[in-house]
Amino acid sequence: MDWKNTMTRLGYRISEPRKKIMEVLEGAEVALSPQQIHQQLEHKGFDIGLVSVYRTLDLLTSLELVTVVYDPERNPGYVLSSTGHHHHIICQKCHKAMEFSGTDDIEELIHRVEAETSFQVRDHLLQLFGICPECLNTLNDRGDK
Amino acid sequence: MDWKNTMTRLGYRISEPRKKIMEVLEGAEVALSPQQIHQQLEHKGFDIGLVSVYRTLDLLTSLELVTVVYDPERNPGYVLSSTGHHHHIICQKCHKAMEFSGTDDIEELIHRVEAETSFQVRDHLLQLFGICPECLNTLNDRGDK
DNA sequence: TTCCTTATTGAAAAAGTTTATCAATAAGCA
DNA sequence: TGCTTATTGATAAACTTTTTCAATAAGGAA
Repeated sequence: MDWKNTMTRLGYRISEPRKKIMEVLEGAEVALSPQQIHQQLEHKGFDIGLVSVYRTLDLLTSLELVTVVYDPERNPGYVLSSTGHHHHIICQKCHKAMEFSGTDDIEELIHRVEAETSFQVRDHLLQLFGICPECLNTLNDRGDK
Repeated sequence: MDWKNTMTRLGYRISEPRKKIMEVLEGAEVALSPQQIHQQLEHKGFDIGLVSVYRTLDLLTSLELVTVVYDPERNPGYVLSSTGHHHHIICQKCHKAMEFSGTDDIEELIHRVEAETSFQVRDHLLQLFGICPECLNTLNDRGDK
């Protein structure tokens, strides 16, 4: 419900397409590509242009309401960003994306790298990849590695 | 010189296009997109198909001889990966990419996240963004922020 | 509520990126 | 030097993203 306040406060309108797209993102635990979002909207009977999906995602990303997730085997995906930290762990099997906290841990690393490289660090991208608990279970059941 | 050994050992051939592409990567301190690499080759008078650039980069990446770098404002870029760690810090001004060491630091974080999320972590993507020393200088000279 | 302004959308097209196919070429071993 | 086959280049297709602009609708003002 909060994204509406944010957008209104900044002078953006709460349009029907934007609402629908946010609903999809809110219902997803996987990072979705623009195409995937568009398809889900179609299935639900909402005829929203793919172009609007792109535009809306760009806007939401710039407002930090959603976060881009990079999955080497897929197209860039978009997930809702909850407040504060913006790190995700992504399942390599089912591609589920889950947030984890951990800004503190990186501070130390950042300071060290700043000392080492003389860069002034302003942002960072941290993602973990692995197998989620559910997929671990199905793997074990089947005896796969 | 070492990438040749690696490729030969694995049964890949050292072709002219591959040599030229590696030369470009070795001479770059910025992460380059396939298109940029292709253009540099053209300027140098080497008529290598863009398709081959894609194929070669895919191969080099799979062999971990080069690393993909994500820059939110650009297309994915490719940089030579030196041995061991594969993390980069990227200048938001000139887009220079520099490696930094730091696999150890993340171990702790990974263990914590594994405990928190029950994921089995298998890989990670860590990149820092900031301003490189050279760009910091020019910024200071100009009095920009 | 109704009207008005203008941000937002949709459609169509263009631009750009990546992948697939296959005959021609050349790398590297015998 | 010749042979085998991985690799390349050209072409085309598939796919993704951006641009443009008239039509629509969000939301403040009356």
